[in-house]
Amino acid sequence: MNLQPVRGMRDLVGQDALIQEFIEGNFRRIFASFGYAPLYTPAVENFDLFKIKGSVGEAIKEEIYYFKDKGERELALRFEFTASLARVAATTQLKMPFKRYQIGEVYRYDRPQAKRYRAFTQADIDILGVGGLEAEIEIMQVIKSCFESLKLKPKVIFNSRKLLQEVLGKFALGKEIEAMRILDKMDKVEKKEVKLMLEEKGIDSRVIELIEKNSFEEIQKFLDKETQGTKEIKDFINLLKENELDFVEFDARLARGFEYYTGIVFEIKLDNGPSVGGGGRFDKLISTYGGQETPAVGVGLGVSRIFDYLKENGFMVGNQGLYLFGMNVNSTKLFKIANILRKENIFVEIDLNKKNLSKNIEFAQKKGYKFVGIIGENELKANTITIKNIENGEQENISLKEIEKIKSRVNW
RNA sequence: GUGGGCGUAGCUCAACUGGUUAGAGUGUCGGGUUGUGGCCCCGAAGGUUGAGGGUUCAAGUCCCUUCGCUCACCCCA
Repeated sequence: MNLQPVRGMRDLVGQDALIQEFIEGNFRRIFASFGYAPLYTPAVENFDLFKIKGSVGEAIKEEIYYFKDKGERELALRFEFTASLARVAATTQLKMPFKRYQIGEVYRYDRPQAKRYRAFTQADIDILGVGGLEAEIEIMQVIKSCFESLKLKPKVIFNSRKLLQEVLGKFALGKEIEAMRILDKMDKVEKKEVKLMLEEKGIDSRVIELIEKNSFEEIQKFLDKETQGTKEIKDFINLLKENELDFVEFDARLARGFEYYTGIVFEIKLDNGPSVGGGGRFDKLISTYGGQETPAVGVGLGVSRIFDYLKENGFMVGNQGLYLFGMNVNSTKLFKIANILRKENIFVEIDLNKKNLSKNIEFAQKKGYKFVGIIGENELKANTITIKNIENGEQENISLKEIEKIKSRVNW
């Protein structure tokens, strides 16, 4: 029997699971604090939902989990959340602006590599019904909060699909998207090869000279007048400055894969690693599913990528609360004391194995607890608990009536 | 999907050119000490060497298939 997880998928055990939950928990809390509400959609969708998206069409079958069920229905596992959101938006009356978040696993039939999985967690937020750049700005603020909560400093690079269309249209009329894809490789492949690839497609390769300068000023000079794209970038840059979002920078080379983007697009990076998230504006997508034309902006945060980054940097999640054990004490007494503390919202795990004191402290320490509670005969008599900080060895004896004092010691 | 590298206890690795019951460290479990730990001492469990087939007197070691990991391409979080 094959007991390995399915190709490209993984179990998260112990500390790994805690880290994953830590990230998700932080994000959930932050999303809610900005007024985003949760949305749940099934992991399985009709294949048509994904086929609709842009010119990729049937070809997307190669990159996703596609299958037929016993009723010969063509189905697919979601490979992102946006299509499902668009389905909901197109088929239900939503109060606008509608802001939702969704955290869950998505699936892609890629060939696995480090940091590339077939099942990975993504955390998405989207704003429907806001046409102005305020939506993009709020998304940047959420991104900032999310990464700050993990003590990480992201870089966000952005561009405008409108601007790209305008610029590329002058070099590759009708082939803008192909040109974008190729230009996207500029930091990976040698210039000569990029040039060759462009020429193969019949695209004027002089576009490289302009894009590689990566300068908004140069692009403005090139276009020689204000356009929708240049205005969008200018306005966005101003708003970023006003709102002190200095981790967000223009990058002329950024294109992004999905074809449904219509305005600002952006990507999130940590150091020099792979992208840990990205998104943009997609004002036309909902109407392609038969809904009203609805402006929309969103971001997908790559929880699994962020997870890997934290792990590589030795991140650990401690165990909140208290590990409680007794010394020759009746277990029922322990259960009772634990329940009193839990009623006060203190997390309490108790020793179910009646281990001895040193083994218990060792256990708590290995499990990542910072505090242990000790109940011995002395404590029982005095109706107290001994709380020990196992990081610095300090301990004190506190009356069980002084709940607030216990709380203040244990919550950190 | 194309092309390389790799799979030995939970983890990190060892086992000369194929040669006895596949070892170690760490971790896990149990015990000793014990109203104060991460040290120490004793003991145990844990591997059909990823799986299946083949060559051979003999395979962890060679060959084929398959599963998984990994690197590049593709694509992307």
